[in-house]
Amino acid sequence: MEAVRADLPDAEAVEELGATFGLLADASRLRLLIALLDGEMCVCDLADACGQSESGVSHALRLLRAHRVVAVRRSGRRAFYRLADAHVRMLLDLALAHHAHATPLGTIDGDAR
Amino acid sequence: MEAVRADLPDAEAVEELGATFGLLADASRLRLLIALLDGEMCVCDLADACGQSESGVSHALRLLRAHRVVAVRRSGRRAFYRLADAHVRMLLDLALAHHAHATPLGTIDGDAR
DNA sequence: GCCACTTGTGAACGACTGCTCATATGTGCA
DNA sequence: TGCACATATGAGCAGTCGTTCACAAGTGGC
Repeated sequence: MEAVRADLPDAEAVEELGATFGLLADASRLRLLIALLDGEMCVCDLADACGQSESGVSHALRLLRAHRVVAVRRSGRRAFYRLADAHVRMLLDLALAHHAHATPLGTIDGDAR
Repeated sequence: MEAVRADLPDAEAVEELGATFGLLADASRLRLLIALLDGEMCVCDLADACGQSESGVSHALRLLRAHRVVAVRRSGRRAFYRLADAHVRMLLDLALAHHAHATPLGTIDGDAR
């Protein structure tokens, strides 16, 4: 039990990890990232493909960019975004793969918050 | 680009996935889950090991329980919790392993929200 | 230079989240 | 039975989050 406390990563590391998961916790951002799994896309195409407003997509991408999850390449008046973080790609792939043939969680069960 | 839209999981699946990540997005819950990686623990030990109030731990566990991330075993006046979801365990292991020898994200860089 | 288009930004608002305090429920011991 | 302990729960509050609206900035075509 004391050993458990010793095994816990330091506070900063846990916060970072939580922030990482937090970026993946929103359906809008998740959709954007899943779309980007296939390769780079520009903002307007992302908005169209994910059914979100361009402004909303821009806000989301700004956040993801700030955390270096996506990277941008500018060409003319377009901005092409791509996944920049292999770590997030693995997390996404793992989650999607598991979700494909087995509902990961109990999908809430009447006892949710 | 049309193919991308077709590849996107349906809305419900993305919501579920987001909810899953959302459970891991909070440092308090994350600490509890990491502590539980080693095996089951009772509420008061969890509170002690993670430096949180027992009430707060109980609330967090209730949420995790509702989503079947943890399972409970009662013994006397104690309640022993354990990880109930292999999926989450893999996510956690992967994230921790990567974090161990390479900061996953840019740890925010002055351009955060 | 002007206009349409694409993207980025800020403010504001509603909704949600996590925490804390108070209290209830249940268990073991004397 | 009475009390201390472990856990659970509800209400309330403060803080955060995501979305939307309005507009600014930069680019390419005419």
